[in-house]
Amino acid sequence: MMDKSFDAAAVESRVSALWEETGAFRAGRPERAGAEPFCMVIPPPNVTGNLHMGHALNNTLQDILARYRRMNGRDVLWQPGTDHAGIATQMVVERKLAEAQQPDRRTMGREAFLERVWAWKAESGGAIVQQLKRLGASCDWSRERFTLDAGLSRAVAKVFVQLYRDGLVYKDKRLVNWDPKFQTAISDLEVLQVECKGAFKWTRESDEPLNAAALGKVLAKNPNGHLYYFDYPVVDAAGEETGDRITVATTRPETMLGDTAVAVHSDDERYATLVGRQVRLPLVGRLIAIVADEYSDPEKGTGAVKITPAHDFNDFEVGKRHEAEGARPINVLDAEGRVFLKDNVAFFEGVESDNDHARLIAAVDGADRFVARLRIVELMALAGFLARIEPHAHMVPHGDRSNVVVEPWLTDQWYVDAKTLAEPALEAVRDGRTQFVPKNWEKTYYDWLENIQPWCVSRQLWWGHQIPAWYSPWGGCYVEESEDAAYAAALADGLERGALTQEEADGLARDPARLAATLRRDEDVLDTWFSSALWPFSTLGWPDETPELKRYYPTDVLVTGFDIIFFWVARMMMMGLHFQNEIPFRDVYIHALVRDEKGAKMSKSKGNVIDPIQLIDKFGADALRFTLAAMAAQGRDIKLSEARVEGYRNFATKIWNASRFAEMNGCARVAGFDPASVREPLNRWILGEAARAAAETAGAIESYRFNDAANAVYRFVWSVFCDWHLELAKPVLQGETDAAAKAETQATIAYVLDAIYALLHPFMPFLSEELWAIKGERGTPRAGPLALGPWPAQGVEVDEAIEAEIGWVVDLIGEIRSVKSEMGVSPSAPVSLVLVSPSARAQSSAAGWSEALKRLARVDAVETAEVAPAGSVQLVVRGEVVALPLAGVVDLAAERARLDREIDKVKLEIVKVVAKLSNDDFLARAPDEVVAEHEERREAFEERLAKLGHARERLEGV
RNA sequence: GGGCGCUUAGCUCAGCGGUAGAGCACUACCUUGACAUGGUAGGGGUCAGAGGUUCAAUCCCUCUAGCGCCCACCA
Repeated sequence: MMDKSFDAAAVESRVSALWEETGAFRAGRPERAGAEPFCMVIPPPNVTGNLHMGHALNNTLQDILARYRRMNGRDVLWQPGTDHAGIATQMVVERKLAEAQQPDRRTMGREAFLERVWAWKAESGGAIVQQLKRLGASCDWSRERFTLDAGLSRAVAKVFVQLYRDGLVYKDKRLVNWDPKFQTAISDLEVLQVECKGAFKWTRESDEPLNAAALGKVLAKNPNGHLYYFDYPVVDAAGEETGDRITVATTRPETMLGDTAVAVHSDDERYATLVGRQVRLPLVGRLIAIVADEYSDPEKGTGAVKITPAHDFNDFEVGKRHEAEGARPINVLDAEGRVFLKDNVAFFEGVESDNDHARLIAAVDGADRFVARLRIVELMALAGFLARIEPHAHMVPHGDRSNVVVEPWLTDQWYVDAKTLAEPALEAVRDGRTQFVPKNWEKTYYDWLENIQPWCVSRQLWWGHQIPAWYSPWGGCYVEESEDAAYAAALADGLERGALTQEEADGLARDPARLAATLRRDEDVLDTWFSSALWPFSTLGWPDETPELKRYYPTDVLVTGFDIIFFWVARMMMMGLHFQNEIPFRDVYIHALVRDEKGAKMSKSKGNVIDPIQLIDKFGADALRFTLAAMAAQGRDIKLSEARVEGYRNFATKIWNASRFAEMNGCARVAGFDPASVREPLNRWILGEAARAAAETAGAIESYRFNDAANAVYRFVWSVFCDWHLELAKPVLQGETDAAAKAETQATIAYVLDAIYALLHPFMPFLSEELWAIKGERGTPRAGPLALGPWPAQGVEVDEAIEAEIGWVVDLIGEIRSVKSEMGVSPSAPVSLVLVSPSARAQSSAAGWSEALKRLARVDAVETAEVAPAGSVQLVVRGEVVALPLAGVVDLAAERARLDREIDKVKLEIVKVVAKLSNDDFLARAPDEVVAEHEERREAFEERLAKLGHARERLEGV
């Protein structure tokens, strides 16, 4: 006996254990050695993370694909694993250290710190995997990988070295986006533009001195969002002030300390006479040139722009063009974003000594950039060089993790020549080898790759893949896959350069400790996304030529969110094509983001995450999964409502109860049941409907229309099978008149339920697997878990005559129920059903279905008459007139009114159809089948109108 | 400044050239032997607005309004 209700929690753990025992998700099962493989790689979640709604959606969709293909006999590898998530993880551990008031990472040193991170990984890693299992993700968990595993690290080193040798990885000194909080470089993609708008206004002409305290208050809230206008005094060749001033505007006053030029546009007449002159930089005293450069936009600011090559990407370029005029980078900030002056040799170079530097240094040296900002403004105002301050809305770059303003900063970093790698990646999508679904994401992909910049891959962090580069005292840099190789290369280089004698080299080679002390390894680690970019082949064992790599690469589909198209998808394309000479995946399915109620991206830092595990606890994993699938229409973000999940929990209950009903009515599986041999119309009908639902579901899954697939299953199970097949079957199941029909119906129900479990399995794996097992306890033993199939065999055709018969019965029952309800007749009021001059077919149908009619339409008897009994309510159902003799029960005036409404409706329809059919253009230009369809509709409406009119007339006399 | 998307029932959303749909909510009725996490019936929509294309437009095109996202060199 089945339990009275579906206990999701109990079933989930039982079924999980079953999958584990049977190794159902294992790739390369021997019996599928000859099967076509199907492979996906999971977007690896942060190893120390927790499952959020985005993961739940992403993995539900992947699981639907994996299970569907597995049930269809494919050898499925869904490759799982986790990501070390460099900055994110290091950040967590550093925060925990700070919270515990323990020494920070620099104090404890690299080795000790890394131990702490590994400890944290050991402690919290694996939670996400457990959560994915709770969701039902059918990954081959035996193949789980981690981006810092030895194997994957080997792949990373090999790729880095190879790219270096190909000239596609290089070290360069240029401006990078520097995160002063984490004190590391970050890539362009990790920079978010945030709009800032200030609220302070002041002009020198206002007669009021600058109220620095008031400005300070405003800046304390938001240091950005103001435009400051500075006057720079123009000097003559002798360095004497001419009395002219040139006004520049800036949003970052503190960078003026590093100004080395002022640029104006060569066409700007206002400044034509000043080009070639110099200005004396206030507070600093440095003489800097006024240069003509096209970068300067006469429309913006004052048309004259201060040039700070060390702290602005554009200025850096302008500076390169005007190096001869002295526009060199002078760095005035340190790694933490503090003003750095005292020991700054470059800063004082060429500066007259009579300036009051002591005062400047006292005011700003060592001050945070935002503190310095206010002080510089104050000093400029006191010296009379501040012209005005105005609020100015503009975008300010912030680190996506640190959320602090990033600084363009001049450093040595490693770069990947993304432009070169991007070409094949673009080509592969352009020629359709890889396709995006929905297709419109391809434009996003093209736009980014076509304008791609060098990818800064070095990070001044400790948690990650340390860059395999070693430096020697004799100035060499050795990029090698291993320490030994690097040492060998260094010694050879030392000999070649003459920095080492053969003897010295031999000595070093014999003394590894001394060698290690001589060579210094690059301390930086690689961007997390560098290792993620290799995921589709590194997880398959590359650089070894493994059988898995051969069998499963390229993967079939990648399922991911649009937010990581650039971070991840594009880079996997680049690396896959470069290192495997082959696309990493054929399809890229881009799903929506699950957003919070305001449409904002869910993130831990915002604290707006909905916990999927809580929903699973409350409604079951199946309900959550079904909800996500049903809502995953292409092209729109998902706002999840709990009511929806509850609705699909009810759906699970419905299925459970339908299965119980089957059990109670002896619907056991019959060995060798052949759908083709079924005779009863009702059974043939449901088998046809089941086949249709299976085809619809399969088609929808294969084209990534998850919502259509879910809805097809939902409708078939509830609205077709439960509402009609089971209801119509009750008289046969619960009667004793026709044993053969009963047995056939029982067998059919068992068969259709099996099909339902299978159709449902990709969406609701726990419930379906459990019911499959329960139903498998009797009859022929199951070959294995449902997870391994089979997908319902298709091929039962829906017979038109049967369709018409069942359709008529269904409509008739509906009409009777409707009219009773509408006329205020109690459902249980005694009334018989009279067929008025029925066709032979209707008569036999009615006879055959009389029991069902009695039960479902609540009529007492089914009779036949030449004409409708006086004062009866008459219905026209698919051309057949039926009457309910309700004289005395219903108000005849109400019945007349009902018929009149009915007639009006039909007339309106006829007017619409006739209007079209009498339009010559329509007849001439519309496709024939559309015209024919309209003809049929007109005929049907007219026939219905005639019969309704007849019924209406009959009521007149009463 | 560029690009993408959205606007359909009270709410959340499907649909997409030819009869406008779902879930939830709402109303009325139903303790009928699978299921009240249920059943039956019902109310509710000039498919944002304006033009255009078409025999035919919620659907295609253009514009307008509102909302959202992504990208872009911070004067």
